[in-house]
Amino acid sequence: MKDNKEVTIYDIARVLGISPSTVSRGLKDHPQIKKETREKIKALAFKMGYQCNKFASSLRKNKTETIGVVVPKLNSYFMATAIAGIEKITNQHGYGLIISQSQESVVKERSCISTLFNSRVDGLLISLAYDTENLDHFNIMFNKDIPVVFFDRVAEYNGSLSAIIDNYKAAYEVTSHLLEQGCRKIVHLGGNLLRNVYSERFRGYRRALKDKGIRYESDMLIISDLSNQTGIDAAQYIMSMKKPPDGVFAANDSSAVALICELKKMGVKIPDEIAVAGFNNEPISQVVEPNLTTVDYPAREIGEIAATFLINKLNNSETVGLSTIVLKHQLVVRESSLRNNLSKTT
Amino acid sequence: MKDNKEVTIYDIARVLGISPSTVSRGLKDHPQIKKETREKIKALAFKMGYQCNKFASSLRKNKTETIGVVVPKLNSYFMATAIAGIEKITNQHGYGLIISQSQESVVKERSCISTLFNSRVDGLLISLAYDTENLDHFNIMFNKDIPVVFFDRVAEYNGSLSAIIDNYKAAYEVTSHLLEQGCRKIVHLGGNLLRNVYSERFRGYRRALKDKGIRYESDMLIISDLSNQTGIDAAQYIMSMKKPPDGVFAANDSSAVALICELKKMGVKIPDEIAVAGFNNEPISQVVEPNLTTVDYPAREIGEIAATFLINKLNNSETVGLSTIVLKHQLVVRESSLRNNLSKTT
DNA sequence: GTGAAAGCGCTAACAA
DNA sequence: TTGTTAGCGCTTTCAC
Repeated sequence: MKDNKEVTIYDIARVLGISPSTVSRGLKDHPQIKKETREKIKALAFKMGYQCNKFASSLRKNKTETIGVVVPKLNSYFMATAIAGIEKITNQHGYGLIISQSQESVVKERSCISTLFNSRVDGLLISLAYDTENLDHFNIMFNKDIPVVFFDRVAEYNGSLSAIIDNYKAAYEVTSHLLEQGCRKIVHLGGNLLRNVYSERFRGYRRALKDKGIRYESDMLIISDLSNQTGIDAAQYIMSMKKPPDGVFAANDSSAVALICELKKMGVKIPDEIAVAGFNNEPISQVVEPNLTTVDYPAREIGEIAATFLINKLNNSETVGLSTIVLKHQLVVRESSLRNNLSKTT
Repeated sequence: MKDNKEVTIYDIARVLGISPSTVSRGLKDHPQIKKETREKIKALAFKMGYQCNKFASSLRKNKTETIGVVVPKLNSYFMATAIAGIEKITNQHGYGLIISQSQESVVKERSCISTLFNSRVDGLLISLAYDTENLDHFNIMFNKDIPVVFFDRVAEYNGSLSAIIDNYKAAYEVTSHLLEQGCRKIVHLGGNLLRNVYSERFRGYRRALKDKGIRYESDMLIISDLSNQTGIDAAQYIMSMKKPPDGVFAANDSSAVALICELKKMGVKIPDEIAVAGFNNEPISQVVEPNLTTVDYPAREIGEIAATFLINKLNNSETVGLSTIVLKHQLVVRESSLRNNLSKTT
């Protein structure tokens, strides 16, 4: 049975012989409406198949109860998990979600933000694209006091909030671990140093080298988009070096995995000739052989925290001084870096 | 510089000394407005930072230019790729996207659909949850003539459209391939047979057995949620059989990969003792060792086609008789099923 | 080629 | 405790 006419609060009001405003209030459990009136209203609303018209409501309230999310790509375990965390929290608070992908490009990121802005989202959760440098495209949000929370790939921006892990420390731990396993020349497969996650990982790596008295040479850093192809290319490249490294620390798991696969094809023994570590603890790290040493990144938690942050900000525009929250990470040591022939010094 | 007041067409009209309706028309390139007026309007609108208020517009037009998407989970390569395809098409046509996850549960699916309905999406793209049986929750869409297009996990529903691959044929090919490699007892790791994708794959599997004169026994079918854990459990189970199989055809790659890892731990030789094939051609299929034989599923294309389907329907409510489109798949043979000691008969 | 006016469905200040 | 009223910003019919 088709019913193409929308049921409005006026219809309900008419049937019940009361005013539309009473219906509106009743539907929202407004405390000043008598309990039985409220129940009568809701019962009839349900019976008539009433659905609140969000546009009218948003237009009136100038609020949409919708949060925008922009991520570089959806197709990683990390991002999907983070979004699941975000969704959980926002749902609990009655907010809807509009998810969009910047496809790692600042151009697309700009258009995502502008679209979300036009959709009048109440707030924005974002992890920056690979090549975003200038943050001017956030100004439309800022100018309208729409709160922005960054997660994972963050930036300093007009008092916005961030949820991250201590990438510096995590990288320091990974690198130290490789050094403890006997590595003396460790190549770092890094991402764009504009992004905090990659610059911090690089910084942690260098510091660990320094603390162990290992000299860092510029040919030990390979910057790329950290794609699978990167891993393959890096494998070729390092094996073409006059003195190949004995360790590789990649800033994500997928490039580390691709690198391992390629190195194996070339007959390199992992971890004995080259020890490898990644970052993120994606499921693939437990499939590759040898299993990949990596850093467990609390994706779900970071999503939950970022969303909670945003919702707090939406509820009481007064926020405490807190501007960055740092979640716990965890070094996960697996076979790709474990050299049995050495006494462990951890 | 903050500007908390929205710029409306009234502001523009006032400045220009013309009427709001002219501004509205000018902004939309209405042909009856003089070209120079139009240009004046647009220039000023841009200068003043005018942004169309979608709510007012949607409220008035009863159209949102937004499409809802419901997928079981985001965190698979397949889904993320399909969504990228959807996004490409819908963006081209000026539609926004609201993406939500049913988390494989019909309960959540219902709530997603109801939320999207309340957001007054113009159309819906959906891949069904694992356990959806009854489709009554789609009636709200149907009753309001909101077009629904299914992709991948589809169902017959009131003349809605579907985009799929020929799962039956693909499964037939996979199974035939395993048989040609010498398998005589092939276990099928399947999903809920309510879902077309799994029932069709099972049907193709059985038919291939039949065509080669191999008897199907009910203990050769394992139904599960096709998670990693499933793969592990299945490995344990089949090795506990009095007569273990010599082949496994899993309905997705992740369970196949988990199964392979577990079998290897148990000392089983792949493919010589047990040949394994999966489905989807996810990146992980090229990481596991041996590399996984699988079916390449054109994820991006299926997303694009489904979106195109929906947009066509939105544009001219008259659709041609076409109700299901079937895309090409491709059997990808890799080492997990290739027995070198046999002459290939393909 | 442009303007006036009504109204989409809801909410909230004010009144009763 | 409930009702009246005045918009939120846009589109569109009808009139000029």
